[in-house]
Amino acid sequence: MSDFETLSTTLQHAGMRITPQRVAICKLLAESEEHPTAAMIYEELKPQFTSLSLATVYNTLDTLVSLGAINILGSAGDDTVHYDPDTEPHVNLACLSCNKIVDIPSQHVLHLDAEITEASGYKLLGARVLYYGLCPDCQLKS
Amino acid sequence: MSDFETLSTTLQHAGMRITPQRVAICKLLAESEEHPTAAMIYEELKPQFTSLSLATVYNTLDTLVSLGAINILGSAGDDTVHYDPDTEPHVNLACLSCNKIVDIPSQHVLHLDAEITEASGYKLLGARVLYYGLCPDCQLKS
DNA sequence: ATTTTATTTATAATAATTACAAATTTATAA
DNA sequence: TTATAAATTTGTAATTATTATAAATAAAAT
Repeated sequence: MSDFETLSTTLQHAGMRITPQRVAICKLLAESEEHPTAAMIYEELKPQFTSLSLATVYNTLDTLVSLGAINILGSAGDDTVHYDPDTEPHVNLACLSCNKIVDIPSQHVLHLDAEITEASGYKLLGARVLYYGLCPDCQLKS
Repeated sequence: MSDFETLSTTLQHAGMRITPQRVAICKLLAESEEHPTAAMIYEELKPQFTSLSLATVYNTLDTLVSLGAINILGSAGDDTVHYDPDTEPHVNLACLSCNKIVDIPSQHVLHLDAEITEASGYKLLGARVLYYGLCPDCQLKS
């Protein structure tokens, strides 16, 4: 949900070149309503870039994270790191049983950034607000 | 900051045996003011349990996480998973440069649990509220 | 005591991520 | 344009955190 322009101009402003691979990765992130992993991005782009390397995907994601353009959520019960292109404050909610992640709008999370910056003096680059538990479906199964 | 009693009785109620190794791990978690990793716990307990296995540490931590007794924060820039024995709602703040994690009290985070439960119907087991950025010291260095 | 069950241990296997050097592409400038 | 320099991608190897497994041990139950 951070649009393509934001992502690519962020890279540009950091002095990086806008390569076809980076464009594709940014586009995919911008259009994604999910919480993709590096492997998922790699698989989706392979058809268009037959020689794409996983290293390129990881490098681009890491760069975007350290620039604050996307968030890194970490693992959600599975063993791969999920990224969140939506940097607007919201809650991510993961089911430990089926490993799905859904977004929850939250009034309270909107105020966290200001509260934390004021209290800490940190320069904030991103957030990982991920709650986990059992979704309604998986509760029934156990 | 969740005390030793809470942790060990949680294991008991789940039908698990209270072994010396589990007691030691729970005690260490209860007394820790940090955000330990499995490796850190293993190293700290090795002198007392010369035959301790990393697998035991991982198993115990995983169990405590899935019972909701401790939280799993994920990696904080380094490549190891950090755990948080303090399940009281608060913000964890990590520096991507020096990898330290500090706790920040927050008024807004106190209300998140109720807000999320109501909106989603999930049974919540834990939270990963980790903001990341650059601490004041590391800002000066760059 | 004996049997059963759970747990720990030690080690091997897995797999995500990172490092690295060669090949390629892009930008710069003569 | 052509040549040169710098950045990037690629492919593969290396690393390492974590998990799986089977044997050994400890605890509980009969």
